[in-house]
Amino acid sequence: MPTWLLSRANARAQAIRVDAFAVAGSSGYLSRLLASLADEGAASQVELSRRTGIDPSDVVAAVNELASRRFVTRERDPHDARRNVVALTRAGRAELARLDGVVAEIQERFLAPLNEAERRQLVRILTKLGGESDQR
Amino acid sequence: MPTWLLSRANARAQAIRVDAFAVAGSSGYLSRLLASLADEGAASQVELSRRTGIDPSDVVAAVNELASRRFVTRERDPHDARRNVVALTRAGRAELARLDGVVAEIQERFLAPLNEAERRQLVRILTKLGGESDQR
DNA sequence: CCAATTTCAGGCGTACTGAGATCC
DNA sequence: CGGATCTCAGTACGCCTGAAATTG
Repeated sequence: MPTWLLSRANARAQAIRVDAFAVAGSSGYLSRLLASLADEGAASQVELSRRTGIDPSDVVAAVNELASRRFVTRERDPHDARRNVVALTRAGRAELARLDGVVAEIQERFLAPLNEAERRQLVRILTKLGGESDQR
Repeated sequence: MPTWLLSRANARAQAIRVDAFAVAGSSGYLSRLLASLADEGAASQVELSRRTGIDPSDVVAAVNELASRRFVTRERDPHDARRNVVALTRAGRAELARLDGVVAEIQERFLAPLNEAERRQLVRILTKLGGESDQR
């Protein structure tokens, strides 16, 4: 199986994603971070990196963006001054709710060619394939 | 299904691919172009773009690279001076044979977590998903 | 005139590396 | 001291846009 099959599918996904997020004034990184904060609570940046698979150095820029839009707060961890504690604001929660619709639309557009059984298979297989996420 | 599952799997594939191709002194674009030339013969750049799904403007740089290494020749099409005819050289054929091993290794490393049935499912599903390839 | 092809300059998103500063 | 965390600068790849030049 040619690996570029994956690239192609991913390219299509990215085209749809970038397009939809651009209209919504957001991005995949921002959406993933907001979702993680909502689902699993406030966390340090390294923890967010572990949860989302986003590289720690990229978390910096994304949190900058989120903080400048008041979607999250970033404060020194009183228990460990090396860490920042990133937490959702109310506006962040609202933004996430808004993005949920965008994400659903993206997925529907992307998965349109597949029936239910195929979608389940895809999720199962991709989970196996993306598994490790062993960052540096 | 979260679309970033695809991103993650693709990221892992790309990591493996970039690594293996770096060792071999090549890249995905170069390999795909060489394979297309071997499988379907010499062609114009626009035709190569159509075959491989690589953007025409990126084909330019990739063919530059291939030509500078003497893996392909690039000549004016006598029947249509707008077109370049890109053709494999003997060295290009040898390079492709060398890269075949690299590609096989990449695929094996990437697909390692999957059994045979899953690999077939994946190919089928990705083919459906990557389908269109409707460039600009 | 319009259309097709090649070429260039540049941008975006995702992902990573290497290094420095700070703190435990 | 070693180790963890954050930050920044820079690299790379894949994909794309816009525009110019040439030719049909």
